[in-house]
Amino acid sequence: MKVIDKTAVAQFLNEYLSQLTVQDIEVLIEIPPTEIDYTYAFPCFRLAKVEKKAPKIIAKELKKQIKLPDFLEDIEANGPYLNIKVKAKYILKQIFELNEDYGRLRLKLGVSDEKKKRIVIEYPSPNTNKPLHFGHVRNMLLGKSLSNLLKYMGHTIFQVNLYNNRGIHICQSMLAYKKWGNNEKPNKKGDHFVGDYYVKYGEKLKQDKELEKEAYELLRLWEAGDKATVALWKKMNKWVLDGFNKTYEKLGISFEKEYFESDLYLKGKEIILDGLSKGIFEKLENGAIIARLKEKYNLEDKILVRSDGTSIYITQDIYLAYRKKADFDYDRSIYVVGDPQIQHFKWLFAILDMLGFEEDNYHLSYGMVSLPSGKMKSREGIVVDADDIIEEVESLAFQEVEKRYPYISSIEKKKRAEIIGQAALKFYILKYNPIKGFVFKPTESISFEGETGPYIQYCYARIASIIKKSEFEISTNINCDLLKHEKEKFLIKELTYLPDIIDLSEKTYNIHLIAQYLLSLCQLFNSFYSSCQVISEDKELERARLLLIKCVQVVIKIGLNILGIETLEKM
RNA sequence: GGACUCGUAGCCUAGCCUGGAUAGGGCGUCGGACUUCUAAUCCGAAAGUCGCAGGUUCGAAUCCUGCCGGGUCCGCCA
Repeated sequence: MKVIDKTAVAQFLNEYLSQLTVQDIEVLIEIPPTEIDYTYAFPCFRLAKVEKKAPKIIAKELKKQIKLPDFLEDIEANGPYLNIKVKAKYILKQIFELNEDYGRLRLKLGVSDEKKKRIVIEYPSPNTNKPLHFGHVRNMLLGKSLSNLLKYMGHTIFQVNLYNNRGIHICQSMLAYKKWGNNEKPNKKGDHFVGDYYVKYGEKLKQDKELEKEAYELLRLWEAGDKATVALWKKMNKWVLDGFNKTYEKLGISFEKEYFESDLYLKGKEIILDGLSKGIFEKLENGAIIARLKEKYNLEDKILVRSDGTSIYITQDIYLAYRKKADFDYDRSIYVVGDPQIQHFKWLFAILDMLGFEEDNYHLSYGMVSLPSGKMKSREGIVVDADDIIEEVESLAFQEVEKRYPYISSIEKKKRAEIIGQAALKFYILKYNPIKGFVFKPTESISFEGETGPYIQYCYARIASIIKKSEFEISTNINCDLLKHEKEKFLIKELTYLPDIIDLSEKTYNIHLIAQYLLSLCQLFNSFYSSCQVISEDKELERARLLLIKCVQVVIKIGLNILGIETLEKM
């Protein structure tokens, strides 16, 4: 099967534009505005400079010169643009036959020369003293969908999690439980139970500043390996992790490996000392070890070991980088961590570089989630809780399902509500550019109408319903010329772009491109739906339209799969 | 003081990497469309100095510089 995509078009044009490389052409190729019934456009401005001719003339000459290959239907010179139309038959056939592989057709058809990588993705790396909140949800959905995308594109993915399970904040929850917990077992999800004591600590601290000292004393005991303290720490950590695991399961997340700060926080010092002995780092007069980063990296200098000989947080991340390399022999290591830690990762990568650890590290940062009232504050309990929001959105979805289908079984209602609710939540988060901050407005944020997950699912279900109703088997043996309605042409055109979108998304880690693409596609589908009847007296037309909508369905499925959203046959 | 980032209709947002055809959507507002494949839908209308000012360019929301405004970071905390 011949691959038909932007690259194929660029390769074809290259036969006539030998002064440019295929890659140059591919970068130049753009998508014409909606109302122009051509698949791709090649703007001739750049060429005009070299050729010293008007772009219009160049377009015209190209049009004259080019002999249409089998996969192209037409080309036109439209002002300074050379517009190119791919044959619908090829697009639809390609989608129908490749099915779920359509988004990775180059990989599937073995024409990609790109080397596939082993990639470690670390997320969401929570603290183990409180439940996950909306910020973690953003993190988890980004990490998960990026993993899905990279896996889809043939990379080997290792998802890992680093638990920040020690330190003063952990001891604060422990202290509050010790004082006011009456040794009780959790009467709710473990992470929530422990989180309540973290909030309690915050409350009590306002009246009694001595608590701070007591928490530090507990930390000292923990570090000294005091039996009772360590036992309490283990017990409470387990509660929290049990709670987290339920949330992960709910969101479909699992990890190849979980790292614990308690196992790592003392490590890394050897690496630093080794670096010191090699003259990579410097020892200050007071004994602290420092990395000089100003000149080479334009960063502030960073202390790596304190004057008292103890390690800094960053040393464990240095150690962990080596550890991950040993564990997974990765080609690339991605950290999904919020933008407040940009500086931390600049330091980390610079220091690793100094050490000669020349690996491909990448910090995928994203904007923080805040509330209309400002930042979320875990210690004051001012947060949007992850479990709560999941439950709320599913319960809202349940009401919507019930409103429409009061007669179906409650098990079926619940199943649909779960899938639809999660789609609403996931899509709501993933449709935005991750770089931007996110203000969560509880009352108006989660919707099922407009640019939402359910909107996409709805298209899928509508298509399923038509396919079920039609008496025909779907086949590529149709007359594509019958698909000449404006809405059909728009739809076919949009279907062409999925592989390009996925490539770009893979290259830039911009998952939202996929969500945005699905919205465009579904808007076109719904518009088509309202003006074109599929089931028809005209059987040839019905068969043609059936293939078209099947292809839309295939593409929706690919996109939603990457976003971690399920589809429904009925909704 | 230094570094990063965002600024697009009342609100939210895509497009910015790689400059190119009339700046796309959604929410909300107003007006229409369900005896026809699912109205979680569709069609139409009003709503924009793309923060401001320069520059580069045949061409700037997009690139560069400066400024203004929001957010973040700059610890021998994690």
